[in-house]
Amino acid sequence: MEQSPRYDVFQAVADPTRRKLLEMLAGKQLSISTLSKDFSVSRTAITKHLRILESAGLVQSQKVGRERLYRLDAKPLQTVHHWLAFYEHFWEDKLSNLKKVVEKEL
Amino acid sequence: MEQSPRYDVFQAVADPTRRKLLEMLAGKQLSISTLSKDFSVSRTAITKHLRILESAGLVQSQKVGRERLYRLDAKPLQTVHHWLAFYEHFWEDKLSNLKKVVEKEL
DNA sequence: TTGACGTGAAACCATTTGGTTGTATAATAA
DNA sequence: TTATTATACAACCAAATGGTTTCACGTCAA
Repeated sequence: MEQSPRYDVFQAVADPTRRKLLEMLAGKQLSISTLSKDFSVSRTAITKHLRILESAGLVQSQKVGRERLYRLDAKPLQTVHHWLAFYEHFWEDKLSNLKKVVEKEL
Repeated sequence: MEQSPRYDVFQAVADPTRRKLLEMLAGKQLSISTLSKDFSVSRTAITKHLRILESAGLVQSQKVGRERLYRLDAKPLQTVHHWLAFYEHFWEDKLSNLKKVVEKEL
C-alpha cells in the first residue's frame, strides 16, 4: 500500500472501496472525514485509498483550511474505455449469433 | 492466488499478464503451453492466471487430448462497460467545458 | 487560550498475490 | 515399449495489499 509507485488505473479501480469513493466524488468535492463516514474501515485506510486513486490520476486534492478536499478526475478512465472497445465486438458477436439462431427459428 | 473464491472481473483484469492473455485469446483457442511461450514467467504461473480468468468467467477451457484449450468469453466485460458508462459524461464534460472556453475566446 | 477537529505520518500486522521448484500422471510420437 | 509432451498439483516464498493503532500538529470555534 505504499504510495511512491504510480498506480495503474486498472489496479486502482480493482478495489470496491476505491470504486465507491469515485462514485461518492462524482459531482461534488468531499473531505476525507466526510468520505470516511460511509465506510466501516478507518479514516486512515480511506486516506490510503485516496492516495492510490490520486497516484492513478483519478482524483485530485487540495488542502482547504484544516481539511483536504478531493474531487473526481475521470479522464484516466478513458484508458479503460479504449481497452474495452477492442473486446466490445466479442460480446456483440454473441448477440448477433443469437440473433441469427432466433431468425432461423422463425 | 488460491482459486476457490470467485474472482471479480475488475480484479481479474487488473493484472497486465492477464490482460495480455485475454488479448491473445481474442479470436482463437490456445493451449497453456502455447500461451506461456509469450511470457517470461513460468507455465505454472500462466496456469494460475488462467484459472483466475476462468473463475471470473472471462475464459472457458476444455481438455482436448493432453492439452487444455482456452478461449475468450468477453461477456463479463460488459459489467465493466456498464460501470464505465456512469463516468463517461464526467470526462465528456471536460471536453464541453473546454469547448465553451474556446468558443468564448473567438 | 483551550479544546475539539481534521489530517499526516510512523510502525505494525495478517492475508493475498504473483511467482517458483519439484513430483506425478495421462496422452502421443518414435 | 519408451521417450517426450502437456498438464496437474503440492509446497513454499517474498513482496504487495488492505488494514490497524498511536502520536504529533496545524486550524478553528468558544
